[in-house]
Amino acid sequence: MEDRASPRLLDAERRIQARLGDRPLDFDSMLAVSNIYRAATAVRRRAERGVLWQFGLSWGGFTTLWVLWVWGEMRTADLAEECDLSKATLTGVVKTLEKRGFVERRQVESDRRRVTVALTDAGLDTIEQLFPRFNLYEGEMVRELSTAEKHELAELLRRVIVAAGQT
Amino acid sequence: MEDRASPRLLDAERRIQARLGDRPLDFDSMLAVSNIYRAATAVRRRAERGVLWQFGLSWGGFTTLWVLWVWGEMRTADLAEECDLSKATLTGVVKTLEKRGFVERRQVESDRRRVTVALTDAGLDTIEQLFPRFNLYEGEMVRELSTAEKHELAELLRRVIVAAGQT
DNA sequence: CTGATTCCGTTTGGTAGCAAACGAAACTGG
DNA sequence: CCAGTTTCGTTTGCTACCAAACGGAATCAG
Repeated sequence: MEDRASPRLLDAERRIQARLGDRPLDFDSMLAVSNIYRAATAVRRRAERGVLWQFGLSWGGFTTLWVLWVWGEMRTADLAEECDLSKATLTGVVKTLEKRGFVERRQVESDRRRVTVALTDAGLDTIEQLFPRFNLYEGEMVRELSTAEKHELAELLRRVIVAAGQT
Repeated sequence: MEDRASPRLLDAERRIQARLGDRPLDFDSMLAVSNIYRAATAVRRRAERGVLWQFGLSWGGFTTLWVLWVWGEMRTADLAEECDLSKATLTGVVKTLEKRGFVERRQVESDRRRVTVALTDAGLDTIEQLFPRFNLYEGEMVRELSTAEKHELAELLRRVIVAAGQT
């Protein structure tokens, strides 16, 4: 039998409850949500300090390259949406990727407000080398989970994403 | 039976596999990891645009206030660790919180290199009003999960945190 | 003592992230 | 046509985040 609630956590729960007095505390939800955030931070840091660092890429930069690789040349707005970034942020990320020579901007002839972003040859080369390694890292980070548990985790999170996404 | 793999996902998987050729693809791990990150972003955004915005706080600012509330006055280094931030980042966050009047820095007499951070009365007041509301938000974000599922989610994530945390 | 080392928090220099404002371009109703 | 509106991506101004370098303070070796 595993130690599911560490003394530390119990202590924290007691302290919070003490601060709250009679007011209710939804500890289960608190723990689930805070672990989501902690896990995301841990996963991102590990990737950035490992594979991504070797290629001079941030998490956001990698995501952008990956999306372009899978879906091909895209309009800025769609790319932002797919990368889960604001368009303002994407402008900056693309600027950095341009500096590194991984992507290029292209004016759309038919509508001069629009711009598309596409991988350069160097960018294509990079993501093709990088992704398999990144995927190995992903595997390592969930190595303690069985296949069924990975599915379960992904599914539970999917439901959180939907619930949290509804403004 | 539920639709576990949307056509969109299958399409993405096919596209990735096409790009990879014969090289292996660990799709289950990929999905689990990317959902962790997506969920964290969604959860953070919802909280920042809802409760936290009303109190002029970022996620990091809230976390810092919360830790100080639960554990009391702390040394900078310990606070950074507990908030899962680098000490450099914490310097900035504390600076912002100071500007807002929520915390104060205190010189340690016995060791003048050290500094502790503590809640001000305004900070205490704020976190006592804020936390119960924040906790309600947390509940909403995992409202689609049963209690058992929340435990399951927290536990699966805990294992990811440990695995990813090992350099 | 004292010179070297270690320990602390801050500073520096960089990327990432957002909302809101902006300017140019395209569209629309009259 | 053309004035008003909508639709783009970018800019602006801010906070957050990190690693590495820094400088003062404590500690340790001799």
